[in-house]
Amino acid sequence: MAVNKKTEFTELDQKLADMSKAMSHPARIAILRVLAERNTCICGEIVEVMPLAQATVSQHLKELMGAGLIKGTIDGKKSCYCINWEAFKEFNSDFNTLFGDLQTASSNQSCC
Amino acid sequence: MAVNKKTEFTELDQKLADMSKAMSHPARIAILRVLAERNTCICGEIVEVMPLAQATVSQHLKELMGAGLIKGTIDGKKSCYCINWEAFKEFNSDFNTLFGDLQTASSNQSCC
DNA sequence: TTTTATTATCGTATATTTACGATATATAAT
DNA sequence: ATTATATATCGTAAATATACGATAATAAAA
Repeated sequence: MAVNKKTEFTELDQKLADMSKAMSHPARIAILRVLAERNTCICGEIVEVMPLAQATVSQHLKELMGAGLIKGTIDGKKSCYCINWEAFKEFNSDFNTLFGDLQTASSNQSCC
Repeated sequence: MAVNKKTEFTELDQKLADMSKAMSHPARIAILRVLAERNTCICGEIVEVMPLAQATVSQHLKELMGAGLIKGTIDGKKSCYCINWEAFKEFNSDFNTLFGDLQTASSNQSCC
């Protein structure tokens, strides 16, 4: 049991699900807000603002990296993260396409 | 350890995260597509189309219900599900607002 | 070179998710 | 009334996610 069946769905739906998963924790959305607010990329400043331990923030950053939503470079003693706008816009567009698909597929009326 | 810290974030970010979580499995996105495709609400037909057991599909439907993205009524022997368009449009709009917030907060340029 | 500061990773505990078979429940059909 | 069908729920196993302290790794500062 508990075998992974995710690969049995379309590439697009897997991609949408992966992006959604990256956004499925409020800490990660908050991190994106912090990254967007400051044009200069910070890192340790995120930890200060978050109600989470440094290790946990690092783990969330890693997930956002894995999904491609942020980029990072190690810059001396500090490391620098920022939003990957290309990936982000693609995500936004894929999502709006999904909404569009769903709405045009149906008559946009609920039957129950 | 592993205490739930999700409530320490803003209501909006929690809401966005919850909606994202509902969309974070390709099976659930596929279910939404099926529901949108057929104007008449089905249920067992979903199971036929999915590479998952009936119990698992039922579980995914419950999650979509919990997030408010779909509505359901028990209609005799069968039960009837359909997309909750009001909630869905709100989700779409909240998401686009987030994208907008992030983009206007920054100069929309990555520094790394 | 030693110390200090920043961040990543490891180990670990706990919580949650995913998946299914078995079973309960409830209606329709016979 | 009995049988068949549809769906939800229970129990459970395995996988993932969340969270943190401790520690490693790395570079700047002293």
